[in-house]
Amino acid sequence: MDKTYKPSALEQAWYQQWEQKGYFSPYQDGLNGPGYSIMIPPPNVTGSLHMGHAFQHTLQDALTRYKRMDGHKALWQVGTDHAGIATQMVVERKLAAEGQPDRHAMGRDTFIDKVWEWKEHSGGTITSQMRRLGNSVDWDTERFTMDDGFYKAVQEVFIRLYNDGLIYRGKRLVNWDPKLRTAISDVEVENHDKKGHMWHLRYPLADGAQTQDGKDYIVVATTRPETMLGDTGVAVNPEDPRYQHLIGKEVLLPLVDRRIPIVADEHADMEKGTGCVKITPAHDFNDYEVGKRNQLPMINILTFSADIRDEAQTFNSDGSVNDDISGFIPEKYRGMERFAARKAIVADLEEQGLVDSIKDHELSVPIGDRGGVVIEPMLTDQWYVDAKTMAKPAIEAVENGDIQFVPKSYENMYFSWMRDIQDWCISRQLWWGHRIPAWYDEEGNVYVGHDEAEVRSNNQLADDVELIQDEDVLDTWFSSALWTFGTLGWPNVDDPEVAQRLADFHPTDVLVTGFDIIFFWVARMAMMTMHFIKDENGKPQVPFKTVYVTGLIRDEVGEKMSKTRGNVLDPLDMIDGISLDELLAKRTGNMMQPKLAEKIAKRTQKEFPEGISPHGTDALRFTLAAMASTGRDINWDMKRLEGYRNFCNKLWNASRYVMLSVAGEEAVEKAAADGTPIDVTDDMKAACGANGEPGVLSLADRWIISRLQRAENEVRRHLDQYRFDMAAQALYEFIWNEYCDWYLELSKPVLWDQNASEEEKRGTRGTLVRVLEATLRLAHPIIPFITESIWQQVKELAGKADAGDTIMLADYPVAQPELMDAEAEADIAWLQGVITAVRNIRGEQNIPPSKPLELLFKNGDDDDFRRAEENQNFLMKLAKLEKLTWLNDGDEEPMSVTQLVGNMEVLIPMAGFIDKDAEVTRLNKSIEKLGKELERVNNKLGNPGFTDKAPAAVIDKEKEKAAGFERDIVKLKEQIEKIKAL
RNA sequence: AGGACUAUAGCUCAGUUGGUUAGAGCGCUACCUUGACAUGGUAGAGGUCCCCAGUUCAAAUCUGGGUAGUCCUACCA
Repeated sequence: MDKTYKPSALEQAWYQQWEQKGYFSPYQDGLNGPGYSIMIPPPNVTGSLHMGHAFQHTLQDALTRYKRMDGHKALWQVGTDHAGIATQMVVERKLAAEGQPDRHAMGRDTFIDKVWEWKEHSGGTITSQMRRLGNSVDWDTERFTMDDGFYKAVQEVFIRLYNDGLIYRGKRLVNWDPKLRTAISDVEVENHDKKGHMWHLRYPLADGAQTQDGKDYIVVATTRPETMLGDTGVAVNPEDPRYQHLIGKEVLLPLVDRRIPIVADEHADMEKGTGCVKITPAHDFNDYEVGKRNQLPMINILTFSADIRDEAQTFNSDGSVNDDISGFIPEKYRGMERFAARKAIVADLEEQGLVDSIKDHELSVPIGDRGGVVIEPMLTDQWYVDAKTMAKPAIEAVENGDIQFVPKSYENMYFSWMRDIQDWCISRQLWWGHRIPAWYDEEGNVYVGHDEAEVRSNNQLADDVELIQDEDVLDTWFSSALWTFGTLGWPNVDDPEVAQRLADFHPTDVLVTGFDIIFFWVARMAMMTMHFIKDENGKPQVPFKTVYVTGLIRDEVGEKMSKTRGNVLDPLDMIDGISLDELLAKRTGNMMQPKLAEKIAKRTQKEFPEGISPHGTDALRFTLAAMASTGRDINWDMKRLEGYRNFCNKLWNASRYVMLSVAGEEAVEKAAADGTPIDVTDDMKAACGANGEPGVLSLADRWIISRLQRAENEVRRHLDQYRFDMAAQALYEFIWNEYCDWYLELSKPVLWDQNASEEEKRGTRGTLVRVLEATLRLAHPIIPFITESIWQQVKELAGKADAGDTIMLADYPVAQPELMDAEAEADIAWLQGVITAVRNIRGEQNIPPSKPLELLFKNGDDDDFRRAEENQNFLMKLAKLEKLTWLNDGDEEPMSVTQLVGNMEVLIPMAGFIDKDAEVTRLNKSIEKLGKELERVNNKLGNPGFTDKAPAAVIDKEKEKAAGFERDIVKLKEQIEKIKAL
């Protein structure tokens, strides 16, 4: 064993072994418990893992390893998502950069081939990152949302939903991304606040009509003046006295000179603006509804790129083509980009005196989450899922607790969306994705089926009827909604293997994911799964019993990590380290704007002047676990990572000490020099009592064994409750503050004592090794590599030669109540009190730690006598004493400095050496502190309300406290007097 | 506009059903190269638990109001 912990030397080798030996499989010897499963949220295949992934993966892996060690058939299902829009964009951009023809030029099939090529290349990034993170995923069943099996599942789901009447096609207004030229669903639209303008436009009244105040025009307000080319009406509120006489009259739409009616509709708000609203049903969601209610025609003035059309398309309010009305568009606007057209139209209206006013206006603009441009409501034919119907059981599942959110407050988010859900537009005008299994004949009739042949035979279509498959693909989230059961082999439920997997692993136990995809994914998985997967009683199965919602990983000042901010961190850089130059290149490479790159470079230099030093996977994982308090965003802190790297080093060195104590210096040094595990001999085993050789346990041994049981209980409890932070803290505390700080030190007086018997030494060596061995198993789910690495060396010494070849499959520790030892714990607490008291005096009085001291005890009770007697060895060594004596009543008391341990006084004679001022100050400070506490407690006890109503136990506790404070104060005051009298 | 979440040490955060002398890590101060570890050890300093009111014998914790911040949803003619 090396002197310092070097994670890079061991991590990758262990992972390879684990994977090769098949330890990640849920089906292997020793896993006889029930199934336990976690489905990984499939990362985008073209991407790479960021800190958020590392965080979520750590938690999933910790749970999986915990359950696997507990004997469950634990499956962590791995896979990636084809991410339609994102992937297609990436590949298109890459083709452009390489000067290759664009996708339209190369054709659909060729382009798809290119995407697959890219996927082969890019998919490896993610899987190799996952291996570095130590993820114990079942690689043998890795899935991809576009693989053959998934393709079948998606097709099957589409067809069945269509046949069930839950999927339909219709012409409606959808959110249209003019850059990507595809429809998107409402959840893919982000609303951004922006400063804009409100234009008040004058629409002249036709046929000489006038407003109440004698004007020959009415004023409408709009934030999108260019859409006026498609206006087909003006709405006023039916109750509005100002305009009632105008209902049914017409206005003459400027620029296009179209007569459009004034209609009464509640959508018009009397309080807002002028009370008159222009109605453009083809370009606004509200207007679309108003148009339908009032049978206004729809005029689409925009192309799919959101430019002004040469001639508008005209429809009736039911979506059918209307050839009667004119689609005329003035020549000068034809082909104009939408925002250019806005300027031109406003200018022309101004020229005609038709602009009443222009006001600044704060508005929120809909932006496509992928394309980043303003979304345009667009009238198109699309496929929809009847989400309202499908949401019902999914809502009930959360209401009745079949699905539980952790933290619970995310239920609100889920409910509020699900109870007001809109039908889900699932068709996308893309090439990369699951092509919609629908065919059209020349009359436009729709046939849905697995393939063309099936469609023909099912519908008795003759061979000469021409059929064309729908060009569109499905929303990526449509396929990922099937993730929990699609990955298990559905729909091939007749295959016994698939049936078994579904029985073992569905519903899954927990989904670990971010709150940002509750709508996109979690809700839709619930809907789809409950419709398709039923248990043996026909009851819909939920996809997961628990949804553990994580917060976001932010940077050290709480900003979201993003490429444009230049504050992203690659988890592998935390693990392996990275030089400043490389980090700069990584962060500023591929930057479009040089100015931004400069800013990012500056920030990076300031933040990481030396680059990043290597910390290892275990430290990274421990940090992420320790920071995972429920549902809170995490501000990433390199200091924290460093601290937990030190923790790993501590564990490493503690183990080194154990091995040195047990195997001897020679064996340990030799192994370190050769880089091999320590060669464990029979003698070493015998020295630890690995074969049941007799040993005697010291008080410290009994104590640490007892504390270990507590730690085991605690860590289990916290893991069961998804409190990874508390589990990590319990481990940290036990390993560092108890095992290392106290127990290892307490082992030395035994092991280094020439007078100690072999049985005593064996008892202590055995305890060192056994407690370490159990601790490693306890910590393994969070820090898999270091624990495996050390465990391999200690398992035999701990008498666990038959525990198997890997810690991954060793038993997870279970506390044994009979090993809890309250007396040992109380005794050691006393010992710690005395030792700390002595150290404290040393500190205050500037006595060097190397100087041996004489110690006097006074006022002890039976326990104090016994403890002092039994632990003399420990006391002498740890407090560095040369002499320890009891003062009896009436004994002459030498000039001393005092500390209190319970009732007992600990005195260090310091004739002539006392720093009087320092001591008096210290004592006064203690008295003052105690005095305040005493006052507080006495106030409480003097309050009849308290003494009458509080539980007796609480009152007794307060009384005890008061007595204790009083006693201590008296003693400290006496002490001051003595010192002053010097 | 509606809703959710957050506010505790210089920083990052714990604090379960009201009763703790309010904790941890990092940072800070002093001392220490003692035979696992300086990625270390020992001992310290450091808090108006955001503000105000209320409930209660008792509030960091429960209720109401306010302030500040984060986020979500909706709307914005």
